[in-house]
Amino acid sequence: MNDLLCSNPLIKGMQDAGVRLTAQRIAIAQWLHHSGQHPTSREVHAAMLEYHPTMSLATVYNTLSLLVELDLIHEVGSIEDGSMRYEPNNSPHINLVCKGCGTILDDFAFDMSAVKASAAAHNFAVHDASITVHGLCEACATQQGDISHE
Amino acid sequence: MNDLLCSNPLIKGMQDAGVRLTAQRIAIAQWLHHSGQHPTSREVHAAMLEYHPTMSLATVYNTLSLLVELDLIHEVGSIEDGSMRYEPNNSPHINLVCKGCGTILDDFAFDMSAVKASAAAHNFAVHDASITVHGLCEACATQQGDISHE
DNA sequence: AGTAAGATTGGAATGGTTCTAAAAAGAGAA
DNA sequence: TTCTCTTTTTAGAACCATTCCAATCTTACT
Repeated sequence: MNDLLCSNPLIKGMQDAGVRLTAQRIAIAQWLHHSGQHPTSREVHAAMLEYHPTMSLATVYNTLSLLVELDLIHEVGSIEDGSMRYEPNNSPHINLVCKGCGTILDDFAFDMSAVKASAAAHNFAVHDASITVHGLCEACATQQGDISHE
Repeated sequence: MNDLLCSNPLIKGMQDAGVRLTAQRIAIAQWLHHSGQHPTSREVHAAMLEYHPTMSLATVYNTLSLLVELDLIHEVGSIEDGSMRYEPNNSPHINLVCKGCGTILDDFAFDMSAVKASAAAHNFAVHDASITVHGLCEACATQQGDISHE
């Protein structure tokens, strides 16, 4: 079982950092890793309540902050609703945010090194780079096209 | 004077869109255009109060939303404090956000077309692309280096 | 087991943003 | 100009995500 947990990079990361592996942290890390979504804190909390009915929203915030601090997940802001979203996928990629349905697609094809190089050329010490593209996903673009023909 | 105002792309954009050019909107547009900063709503409001002591914060929000809707300015999220920042500069560039002092530097050297092409390859209809790089500016990197040697 | 540091909890406090109703200002017609 | 209608501004309340807090519970270690 311990081996199974350690195959989760979020749990492994917390272990390596020497923080306590509490039941709450493990549950959140497991769910984040398997969800493959870009959830808000509230969505994480709602999911947790099914398995862990007493988990506090503060714990969700604490754990998400911890994971961000350990560089195991990333924050993804500026979606239409006013709440922060979290990115469990740690490999660099472009986030394609659909203005229609709010879905976030991941585009792993783009190489970020040119971006980092450009920043470094301004004597800027790069920690991480994030690219967000706003627009319409295929489904919403089709639907919007239909509406405009009415 | 009207010519002078029209040299401001934000004012010109509002004119072209056919919205009313009120004193408040002009004042905000002028300040945004000349500031060259990445201000929060509250900073815009504070600046406005010097010239327009009765301007409401709601008007600042309304005007900023209008300018975003008209694609004349852009939102820049995810700075450490929990408030939205606005980008008056409309030419595409990378935002270099310093984790030390919070300053946002603009890097105009990078060409965004590759990013848009990568998104388009996923059948995504691109509206705009934004790149944010987190790290340390030259001053903060030097200072942090000094501290770590203490 | 005992202990001390760290984590969780629930509720209150904070603060950015949005909403609302009423007053003010703009645009157009007579 | 003056009247009228629409849009905008205003001030403050409401909203909601996030943070803070004190008390309680866990964990890791001896």
